[in-house]
Amino acid sequence: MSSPPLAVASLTDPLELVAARLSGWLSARAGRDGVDPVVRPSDHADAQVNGALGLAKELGCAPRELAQEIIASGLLDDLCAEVEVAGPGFLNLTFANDVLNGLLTAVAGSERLGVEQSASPQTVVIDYSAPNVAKEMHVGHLRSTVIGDALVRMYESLGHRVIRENHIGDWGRPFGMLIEHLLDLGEDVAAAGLGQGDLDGFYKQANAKFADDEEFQRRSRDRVVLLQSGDPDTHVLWNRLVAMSTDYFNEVYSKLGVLLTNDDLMGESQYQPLMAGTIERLSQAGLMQESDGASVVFPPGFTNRDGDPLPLIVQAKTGGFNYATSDLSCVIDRVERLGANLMLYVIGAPQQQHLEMVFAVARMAGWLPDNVAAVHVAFGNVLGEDRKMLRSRSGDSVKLVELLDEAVERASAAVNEKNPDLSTDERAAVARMIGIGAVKYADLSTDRVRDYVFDWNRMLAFDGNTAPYLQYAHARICSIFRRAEEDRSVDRRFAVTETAEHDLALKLLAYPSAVADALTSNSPHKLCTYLFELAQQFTSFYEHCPVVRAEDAIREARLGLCNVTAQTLAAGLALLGIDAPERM
RNA sequence: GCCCCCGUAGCUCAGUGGAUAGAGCAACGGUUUCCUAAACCGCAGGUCGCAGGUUCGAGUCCUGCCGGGGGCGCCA
Repeated sequence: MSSPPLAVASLTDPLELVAARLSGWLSARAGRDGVDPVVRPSDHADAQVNGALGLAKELGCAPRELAQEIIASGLLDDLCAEVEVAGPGFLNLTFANDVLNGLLTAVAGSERLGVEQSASPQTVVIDYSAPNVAKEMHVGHLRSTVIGDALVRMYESLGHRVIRENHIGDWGRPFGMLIEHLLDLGEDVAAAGLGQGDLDGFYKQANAKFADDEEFQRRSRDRVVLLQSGDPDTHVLWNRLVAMSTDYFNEVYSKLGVLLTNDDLMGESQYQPLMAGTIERLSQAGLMQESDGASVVFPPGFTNRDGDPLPLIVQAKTGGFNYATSDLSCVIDRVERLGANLMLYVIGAPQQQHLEMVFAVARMAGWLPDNVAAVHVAFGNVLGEDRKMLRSRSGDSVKLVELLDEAVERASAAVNEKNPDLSTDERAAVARMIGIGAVKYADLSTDRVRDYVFDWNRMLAFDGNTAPYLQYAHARICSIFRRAEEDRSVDRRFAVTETAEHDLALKLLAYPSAVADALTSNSPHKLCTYLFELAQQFTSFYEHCPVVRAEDAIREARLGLCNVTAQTLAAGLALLGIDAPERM
């Protein structure tokens, strides 16, 4: 796999400027390409260069001497106020304030805050959310939806062409039973119930009937056959059922504030017409084998519990297709019709082996050429305080809408208590931003592959790594401008002098790198960590450096820092799909 | 049995092969005639699950164990 880089090096992050310069010099010194100077943030200075240690060994010289050579090259002279060799051969860098001022000016002058558009935009297909028709959306869908949505926003911000794919479960055996239940209830009754979001009730009733009513079972099975054979009346009913569900999904999406619309729907059913062709192509490629009556492909490297090769079953012995067939058809569709260069599957971790097998078979068949990457963006479970899968008191999975409503309710109570001056409308709007933001941020702010513990008090706290804390920092800055009676959009002359200003400037300039790091690993939590550190850096600055009551030039310069901080917080939160209120 | 993921402070979590492993909660002690105290500062708190190995250098890479979770043929 050789894809062009998804993110471009920042032209405004001083660490990256250093890395770019030293990489060339060190490569020439070593006589080979691509030497990484290993420039990192440092506890001992603004940044440290570690590359001399590794390269000195390769070149057979003393690390400290090589570090001295780097200094002597003069390459860092115009960037750094101070450069010193430390320890076994580290290079500690302190950037010059006027360099930071210049870079800040460049950043403040652009909407993009230093984030470069990709020079080679990719077509990125992101598969996420994927609820099931006639089934409730629960916390399991929360993660896929929220993580996928953040990734969509991040890739789009770098100029990539993003295609959202909501692979809803709208096909399969249960639909015979669901359609029969729809008929039994009468469409109006069913529509009323489903319209109110009682999807679980509908599904469970149908399931219960199926369990102990033989006649219903027979009708259901017949109905599946009718559905699959394209019977027009059955399809009308099926369409109704799907539409009722997608209307409901859209309500949840609207509540959550994600980008998905009906245009992004690409359910299981869409791939049905393609599956026979998929089987045919596998067969012609000579990959198909028969095993216990089923048609299978054996991708190398997978074994079952007996140590035997593990097949990917693409056609059951009954002749029916399954999700492997569907997922393979899906790969073909995304590569050949949509022109995908990168496909992200935002799906729970348990699907890992299945997806690996699908990707492996697709590569064997030539459907995934080397310039197309398929990535499983896996995530862990949402746990309750008992550290087990989050469940409601009755033991059912928690309905997503109820969770979101409770979040807004809790945020509303906090806002009412802490800022009663806001108008009723504004309070409601702010409560929504805080409540939904808190839920999303809690989901996004830890490494996605791990499970996380769902805790109302923690996610809604105004302290710590939470959405409300970041939103508060942003609102506070907006408040400064109101108090100062200053326009935020005015260009200001930066004049970093104090340590707190210097450190804040450095953090602000690291934003593009934070976005790039989050994007290349598909890990929104890296952006969260950055934003939290930025907010902390800002409050520290704000404690030490008076803004509104400072003298003219200093006041202007500090207002400039405040403004870029607010812009960066808002932009970063926006990439996560979280709103930043101007007051709260 | 085989495979995958996780294991870092009392709790929740960061940590790109680099220096004395960092935050936030909670605890303790401070800071409000002062721009939003919804905040800030300080103080504590660690056998990075265990044992080997690679490396000038390992929380990070490799191997083997231990503990937790998940997956392993015709559901999606």
